[in-house]
Amino acid sequence: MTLRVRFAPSPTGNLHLGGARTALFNWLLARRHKGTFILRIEDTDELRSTAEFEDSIIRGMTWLGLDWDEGPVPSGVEKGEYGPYLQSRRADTGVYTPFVDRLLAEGHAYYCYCTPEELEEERKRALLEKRPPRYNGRCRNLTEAQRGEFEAQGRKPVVRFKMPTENATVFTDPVRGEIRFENKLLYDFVMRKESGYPTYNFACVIDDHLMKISHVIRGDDHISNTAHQINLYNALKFEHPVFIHLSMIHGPDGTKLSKRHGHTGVFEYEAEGFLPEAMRNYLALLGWSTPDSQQIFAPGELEQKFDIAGCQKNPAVFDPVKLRWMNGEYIRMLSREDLADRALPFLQKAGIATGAVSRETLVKIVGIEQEKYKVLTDIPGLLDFFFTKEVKFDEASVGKVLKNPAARKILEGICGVYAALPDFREAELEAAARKFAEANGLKAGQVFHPLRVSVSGRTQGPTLFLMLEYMGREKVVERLKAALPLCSAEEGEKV
RNA sequence: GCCCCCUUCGUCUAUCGGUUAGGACGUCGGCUUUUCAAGCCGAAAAGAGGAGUUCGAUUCUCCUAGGGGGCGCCA
Repeated sequence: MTLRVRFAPSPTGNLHLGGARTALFNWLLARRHKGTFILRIEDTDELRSTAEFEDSIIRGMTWLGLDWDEGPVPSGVEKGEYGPYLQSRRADTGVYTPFVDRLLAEGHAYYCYCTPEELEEERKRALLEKRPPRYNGRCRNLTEAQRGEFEAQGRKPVVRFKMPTENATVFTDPVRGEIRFENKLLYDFVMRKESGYPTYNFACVIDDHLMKISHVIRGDDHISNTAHQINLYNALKFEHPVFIHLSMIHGPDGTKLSKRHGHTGVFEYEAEGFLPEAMRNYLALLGWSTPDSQQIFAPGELEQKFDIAGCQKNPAVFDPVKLRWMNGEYIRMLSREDLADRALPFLQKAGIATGAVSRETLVKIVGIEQEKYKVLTDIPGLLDFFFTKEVKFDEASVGKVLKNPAARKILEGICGVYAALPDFREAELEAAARKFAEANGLKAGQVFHPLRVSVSGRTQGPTLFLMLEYMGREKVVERLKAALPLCSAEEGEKV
């Protein structure tokens, strides 16, 4: 038997972290076992589903690199032999009808004429009386006459599944072990809405069966649905897949991750400059680990090492600080060329005129601060002075370094040295600066610091002489001259 | 209210009856250093509580507490 798994989001929102993690675990398991990963869109919520969200989910998964073997593709044409992969389209083409009819005919389902208002009222009353607020089965045994009466009133029924009232529904979740629900505590759920559309619990079962899904990996908010669904499988005489429930991802406050905690979709992480491979690595470690707690995985390694046995049953708190650390690790592993390519859109978005330099130079400049980036959006702010016409001076840096009494003479001197330096390269630049310092009885740092502030506007930045080399003689000399007016008027005793 | 799930450093986690309870992020200290990072070295930091079972429990069982989820013509 080949392993077939699916990710089945409903397009009622963007792809969020929890969904992405569920998709990732499904994908990982499929890749690990050379199985099939299916994307199925569960858009049976006619009110809230939108094509935009469907698109957003597809884009999010594509960005994360979670490719699917069957399902909708951006071009609009599906791939796979078990389609359609949109439940609305499946409903429209009558996929679910024979199963509803069969269940009705075999006495496993019945028509219910209760209106939403009546049900809501009943729910409220139950809650008030501290009873379980679930459907009480009042339409279970309607007579023909009663049905006729409702029909005559023009009421349109839903179809409910008749749950067994005795015994228990028991299943084994590979990560949690045996889970048991007393059947009398479950209720007759709606299979088909008044509109004729299937509900989640129904469509999900039919589709998982028809698509030959072998393992259902989903959030543990579905555990009670699983109990309902297993009874449906039993009534239909279908074998049910293995159910694996992942714990939720929580925010720092311990509740389910949501908009309240900041980001609503993975696209925001993309926009912030996280790398998809870092995202995958981090998400994989939220609820899964290897026996040696490995943190960073080489390309392809996650797909080799992932296994259900390593999955955790307790919820995990999402830690943006660790994510940033991990992203930094991945950025450091990038080749300079790759890094420059990924940085480019972020530089452009920040309004930096990258066109002014060649790609070769861009690669060098972006690479000079590679170990400092945590996210790609850090890059523009750390490199802007390479590209601007004039230096934007940080006041504190000017005050601390350029206002030093000796600064003016030092800058004038080093400017002269650099203007005449034959090779404007890192090693030569440093040697010349050290020689200049020594000749004037200065400590190296006394020369280096004003130099740095003059050309970059601040005290912190890339390694000094490589920065000068990449900037080029013309710009450096020009900037040293331009910095002179900022220096204090008084002269130092020396120089 | 009822049902289900969960409980090891602040956080992610290892351990599958016997360990100085290990690793990672973060924090703190040191080294390195032209700045900031990065890197390296080191430190502090954990088995929710209570009963059992056992020669021995973080590990198995039960109870309590705490947290989460579900109880929709939402998924």
